Amino acid sequence: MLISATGRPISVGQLLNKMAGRDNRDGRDGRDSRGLDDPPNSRLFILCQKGTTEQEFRDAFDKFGTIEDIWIIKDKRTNEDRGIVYIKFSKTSEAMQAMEEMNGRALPGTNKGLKVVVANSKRDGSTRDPREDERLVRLFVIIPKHFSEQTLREEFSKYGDVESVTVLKDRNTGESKGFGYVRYFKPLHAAMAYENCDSSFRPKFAEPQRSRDERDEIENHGFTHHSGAGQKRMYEDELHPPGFFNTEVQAFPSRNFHLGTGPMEILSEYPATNTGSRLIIQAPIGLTQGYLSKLFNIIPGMEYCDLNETTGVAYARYSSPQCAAYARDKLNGFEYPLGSPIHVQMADENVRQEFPMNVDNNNFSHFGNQFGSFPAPGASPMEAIDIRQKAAMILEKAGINPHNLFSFAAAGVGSVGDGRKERVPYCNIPLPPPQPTVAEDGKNLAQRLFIVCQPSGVSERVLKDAFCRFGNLIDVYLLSGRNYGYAKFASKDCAMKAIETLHGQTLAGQKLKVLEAEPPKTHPVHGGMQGDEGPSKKQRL
DNA sequence: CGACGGGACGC
DNA sequence: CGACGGGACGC
Repeated sequence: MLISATGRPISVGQLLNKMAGRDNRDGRDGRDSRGLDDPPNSRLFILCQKGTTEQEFRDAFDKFGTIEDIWIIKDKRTNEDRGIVYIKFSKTSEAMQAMEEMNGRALPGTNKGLKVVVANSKRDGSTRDPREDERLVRLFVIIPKHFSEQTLREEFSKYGDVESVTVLKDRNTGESKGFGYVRYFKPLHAAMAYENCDSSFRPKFAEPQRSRDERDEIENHGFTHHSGAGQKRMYEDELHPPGFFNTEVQAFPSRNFHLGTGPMEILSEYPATNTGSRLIIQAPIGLTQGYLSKLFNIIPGMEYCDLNETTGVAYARYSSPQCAAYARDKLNGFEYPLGSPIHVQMADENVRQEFPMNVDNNNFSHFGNQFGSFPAPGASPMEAIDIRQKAAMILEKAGINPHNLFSFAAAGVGSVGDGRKERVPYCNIPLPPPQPTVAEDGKNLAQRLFIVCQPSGVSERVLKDAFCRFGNLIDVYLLSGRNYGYAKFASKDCAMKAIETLHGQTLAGQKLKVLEAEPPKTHPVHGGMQGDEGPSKKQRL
């Protein structure tokens, strides 16, 4: 169970949505390739002289980058031009540059200066925020613990003039908490940093600091849900009400790439033999057209993706053989539901082609070998994680429930809740049925387990599904990029059952070690009592 | 061998 | 000077 900043449980989807600043109430139906605010601050709101044509806007604005959409507002009844236009760019920096250059300027043949500002999200409507550019100049970043404010400033001065930096520190010890803020003078510079800094900084546009009351208001109406939901069975936890999670996932956040180099340019370097741009796909039965298209649309350049829902066979085409090869390498073997890989191969190859034998099946923690030969500048292991995670998010949204598909057939009808074990597709032995996880409350941690997956990691979904079956699971995770991690239980008995059952078994093809965890390496506590009694019970766990 | 995640600012 | 639509189809 993930815990939000407020100590409430939060689902993976919610967390990712929240981190991406996505609008969970923007009830669009997902046909757009992207949300309106994706990437953030990439859409401009412009006041202009009435009667200006789309072409005139295009001529004036396309030098700043890729325009994804121009929309001139007209009165619904009278069809009268209201002198308002939205222009959506593909990148934040493009929008910032356009804003900087065009605000106040008159278009050729007009005499009215434009007013150009970043558009509010649809939800916020026309409310004018006095802290408007506060949102545009300040980044929240995750930093190594040893980073000083000096180091942080130097690092981010690469992208423009830094006004100030802050590293958050523990109030008592003065140690860095591992994150900070960087404030630029200009929105364009913040955008450059957002797009081009190393992805390990996980940059986000910082929310303006709010008063306590404002924060509480958001807690009550916002993204987090309450502890009661923690009693739900897993997977149900991941199903979202209509409109909740519809913003299309952006596969290639522009920050992964250097300036002036889009995903398509980078993919033009991807190794591909001349086997065409078309893929043939065998998808699990039950997956719908819409979700499969979204899945393959993660990879840039998809032109179409048609599924025969009866047979599960689909064809997809990309704009280049490189894009197609990349899609094949990233998505072939991806398992959904767990244990049901999606098969992807070139549709038109005359010569049989070798496929990577070591397919990185839904393995978010393992940096797959596919990236070893991928020469893209800025390509990082993070991308491998991004793509797999996004794929999992999309397919989880499809609502296919692995238990529905497998438990019935294997465990027999009506055999729920009697303690009998069932076959699960990702594990070599039968396991007890899933049980609810419990929220961590600061006091209920009873036993921690140390987990090693060899030779490489297992997805968090699989881990959770396996470890929740012993009851009273609080959370299980692997350290990012590692093949080891921890499970936290609110009951020692349940934890010991997990060891007994899972130690030495295989999950998603990986051999598992499950041991009682050693006490965590704790930082020296200043000013506390450190007598002979050793750490308290809580510290030992 | 395999040992400690994320992370939101004391307006 | 101030706020939210329409889309389409291919191998």
